[in-house]
Amino acid sequence: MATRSAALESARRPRKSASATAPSVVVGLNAVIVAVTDEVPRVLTVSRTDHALAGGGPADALPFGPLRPEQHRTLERGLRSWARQQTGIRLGYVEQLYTFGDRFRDPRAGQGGPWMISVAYLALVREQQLAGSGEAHWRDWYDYFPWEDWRSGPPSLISQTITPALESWLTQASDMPATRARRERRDIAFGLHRTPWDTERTLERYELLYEARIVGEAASDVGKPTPPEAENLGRPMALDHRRILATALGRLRGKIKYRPVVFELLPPAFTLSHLQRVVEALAGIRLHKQNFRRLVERGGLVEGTGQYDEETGGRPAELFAFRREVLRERAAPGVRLPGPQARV
Amino acid sequence: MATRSAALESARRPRKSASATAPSVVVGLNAVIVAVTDEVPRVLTVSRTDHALAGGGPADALPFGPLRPEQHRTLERGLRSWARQQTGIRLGYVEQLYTFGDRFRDPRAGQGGPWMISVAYLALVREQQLAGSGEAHWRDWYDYFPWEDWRSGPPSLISQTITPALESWLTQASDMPATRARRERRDIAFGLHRTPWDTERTLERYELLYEARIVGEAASDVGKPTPPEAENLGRPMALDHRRILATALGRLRGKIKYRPVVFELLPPAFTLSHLQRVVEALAGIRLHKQNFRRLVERGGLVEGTGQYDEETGGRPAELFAFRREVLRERAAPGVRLPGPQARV
DNA sequence: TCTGATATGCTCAACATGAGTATAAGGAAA
DNA sequence: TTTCCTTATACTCATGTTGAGCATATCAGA
Repeated sequence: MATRSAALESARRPRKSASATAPSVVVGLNAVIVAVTDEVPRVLTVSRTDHALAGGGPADALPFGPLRPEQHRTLERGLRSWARQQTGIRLGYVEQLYTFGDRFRDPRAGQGGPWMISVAYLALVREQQLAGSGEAHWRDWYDYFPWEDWRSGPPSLISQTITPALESWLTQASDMPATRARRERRDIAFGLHRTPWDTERTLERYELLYEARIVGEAASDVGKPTPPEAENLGRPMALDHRRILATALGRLRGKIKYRPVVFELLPPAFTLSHLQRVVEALAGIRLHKQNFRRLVERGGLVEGTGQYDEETGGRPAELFAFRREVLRERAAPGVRLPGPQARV
Repeated sequence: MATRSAALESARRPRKSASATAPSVVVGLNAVIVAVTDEVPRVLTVSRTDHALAGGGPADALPFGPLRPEQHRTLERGLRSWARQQTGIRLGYVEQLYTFGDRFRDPRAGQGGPWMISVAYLALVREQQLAGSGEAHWRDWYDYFPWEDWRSGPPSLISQTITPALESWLTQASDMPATRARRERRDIAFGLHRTPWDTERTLERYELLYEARIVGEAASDVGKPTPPEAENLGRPMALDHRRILATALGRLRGKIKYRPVVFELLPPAFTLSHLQRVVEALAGIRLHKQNFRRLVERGGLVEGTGQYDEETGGRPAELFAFRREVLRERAAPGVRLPGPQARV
């Protein structure tokens, strides 16, 4: 108890100059800003030269900035302010994702060194022009996770590169039980051996690839150059940003099923095909069109506006809008994914 | 960009003595440790005298300790170590809940004052003996949220106290649209006006009650004594700990539906009634027995052990065990709640 | 008007769910 | 030892939801 109240006391003692004293803990704020434009889910990145890591060159990074207690009234405000400064975007929907804390604690960070923890946020926006200080770019998030896109069937990357690599990782386990445990993890993560592919296990998959040292960052984090095999395992990112991105992807994939967040990514009026393409882009799978329609329409999630989109190239499609009342009617309104469409 | 790398540089500069310099940001670690014993879900609390708040006396608090970068290798390890010190418990299943950051930023905290952010964790254990430095107690979590327990029908507290109080809060809105918005929030949160009761909206409900100043902390946080009406709105806690607890409750209620976490709260072998009582305790509702049984048994979540519990007071019940293979077979294995049983 | 788009409507079997009734197997009271 | 109360477990059945597909509507352009 003594330790606890002592810490609180010292925390409460006012300081004279905020920026003069070296902070013992730096709190970083990271934003995963997502938009979807015609079939492709995009994430906003800035490019950054990472002194800390081997390999030197500029790497993709998430918009990031340290929390400034003197300026930022809350964590979320701090995040919004950094995002605005670096990308020019005023964020709308924002939710906290996860707080990452093991970073800078691996051997190379030095003993007794400072600690950086990052509070990561997920933001959903409609794609828009960029401005701000950083060189910000929208990027297809499947550039970072090519194995996550199953919209045109199971990616050959999995069977051709990942599975064999994981197979050899299996054999490196210390003993039989450890091998078994690794095999189970692999099968569940990648949907092998009559296990279904679970779209939400994105973080598990990335962490597995990291642990098996298949992915670029696994080498650069210990100061080695990226091995050539890692080339087609997605673009690497600075620090642990790809891990944060994997967390965001998984969270979003889960969330669209029980909360109407997709609509944050769509204009106020949209066709059902448009809605479906956005959901498919996020979930990384194809859906059965007629059933999808039935689900969102009869589920009360959308309502027709009476207006039509003539640009379809076929029969004009009715424009729909999000039906706000659904929030009252159903406990967990979202796009529960109807079974995937058979391979095209 | 400049600001960003400058901050990183300063973070990287090693310090001489960790405890000598006043940290600008203190990172707190909070643990919500949950167990269930015969029908009642319990949370582990320590009692603590809160100098900062009016009202003086000792209040219930969650096990808490500041992150010590010099000692704790990761956030989670830090948390485990504090929990062990204060309660004597070695935590098993632990998951990160949320990072709370607006604390100590309200007017009374002083300008330019230090910042405390808290990273909260949820831990699930089987109830056990307590030890450690703190005066730790297991408490029924419905002591803190009496309106959340619907196991014997809708709590009269809601119709008798909460609804009227919220009604007057409605009328205090600045204009009509604001009133409308408040009414919608209230209806959705508390399942009024043909909106179903959503067991997972625990945080929304607590925050609503806080905003409407119905709950004890709303007064004490601005230095006033707790008004008498707040007496039956649950035990207050120190600081924002009740908010953290509400978050934990909601998260756990959601999670049991799609991940087999309930089994962390049960012994290796249990009867189906036992399992059901634990789920009901968490969800705060009664379930239809036969359907519950069908769900977990045919869903492959459990398997019979061939042994029987003779202590039932009726026909002996078979003992079941968690069936690990379900992790491979189904994407989101959990106790999807079968419809509530009609009021008894 | 025919063809190729896309949108939208409708059907049907399989499966899941809500809400029971019926039967089994203990202990305790009569 | 019979009756009754208790809890466990089995089975039923109407209804709802889902997967999968066929059928029809409405546009553009050949």
